[in-house]
Amino acid sequence: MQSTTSSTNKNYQMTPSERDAFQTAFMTWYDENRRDLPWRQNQEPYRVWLSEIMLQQTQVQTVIPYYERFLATFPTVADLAAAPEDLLMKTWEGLGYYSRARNLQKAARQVVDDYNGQWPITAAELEKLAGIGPYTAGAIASICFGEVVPAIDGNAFRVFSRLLKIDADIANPKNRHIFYDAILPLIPKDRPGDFNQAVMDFGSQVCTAKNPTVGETALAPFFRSYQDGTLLDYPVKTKKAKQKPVAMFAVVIRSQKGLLFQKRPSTGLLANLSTYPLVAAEDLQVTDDELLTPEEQLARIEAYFKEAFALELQQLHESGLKPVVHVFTHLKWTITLLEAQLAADADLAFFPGQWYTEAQLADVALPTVQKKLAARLATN
DNA sequence: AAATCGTGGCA
DNA sequence: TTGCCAAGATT
Repeated sequence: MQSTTSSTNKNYQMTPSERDAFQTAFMTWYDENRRDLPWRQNQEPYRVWLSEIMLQQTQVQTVIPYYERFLATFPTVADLAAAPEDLLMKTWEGLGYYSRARNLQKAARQVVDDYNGQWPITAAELEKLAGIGPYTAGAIASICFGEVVPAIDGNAFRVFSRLLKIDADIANPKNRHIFYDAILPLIPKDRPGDFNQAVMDFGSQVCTAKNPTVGETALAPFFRSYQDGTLLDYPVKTKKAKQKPVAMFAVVIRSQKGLLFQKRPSTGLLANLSTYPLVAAEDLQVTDDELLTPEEQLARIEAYFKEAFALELQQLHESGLKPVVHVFTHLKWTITLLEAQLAADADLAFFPGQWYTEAQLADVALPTVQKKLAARLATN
């Protein structure tokens, strides 16, 4: 059959002799350069799984302290399954992508309840657990159970696109199978886990996004893009949209019981984490074509909190602090800090949210953006 | 299937 | 400062 699509029927294979030479050189490089990481002490699935979840879209040096703390707090999958959610989220605080933490506990309960505490050993079965997708399933199955299956992450996309000159757009999930088919025959059947970890180490230490040093290694002859000077043309990846700017207001409300916090909804951005009361300017119907004076805007915000939240506020005013800017994957918040005085007869129990003293906050999971707000306030 | 979901580092 | 990247999964 003739195909008109560009990248699905290109030759990304190696000859058997080239493949054998590549495998030998690649595994030798790994044996001489492998990193000593906390989750490589042994191949217990609980430890490997935890590391793989934490490492999703997160750099190694960021993960290490979280990994140690998490393991100390929840030593076994049964401990994690039985953990209170507040402690779980507090332990994950600051690491980001917080649904990972909740999925972690869901999967722990699946292992305990559905699998009688025995981890499934194939990638296909592992992928049925919450938070485990194709990459993580391949990583655990190969590292812990010796299954010959690729673990295709950002490193694998970069390494193999450059090795074999694969020009399929890695941002398109439909192209994943092209990499899967190209990588599978390259995996040494006796060392699949080491091979996948070698890809990660080589990708993060040598075949890097910027300033790659492939040419300084014994792998250089195998990299087709290096041989013709096109290394940096790979991987091919379409660009992501820019972060949407969002104007926010945070209101600092003090009482003798501490500061007022609100727990965010259980779904969506920063789910279940606590922040000062926040409102988006958009929700005040402050639009570009509706020009308000600062006084009018303040009045809108005050009215919003009084009506929607029934707060007994007096004298909402600007803090005079520089706005806090916080960038998410797809949003850019610019947060203006406001302060409010309570009415003399305000009923604290009536406020929506929780009053926390500084000591009480030690047990409350706060997102980094909230820590930035508190830090800005402390500069007074 | 494109959008959503955090944070820190770096040129 | 801005944009991109870093061991992706979910809906």
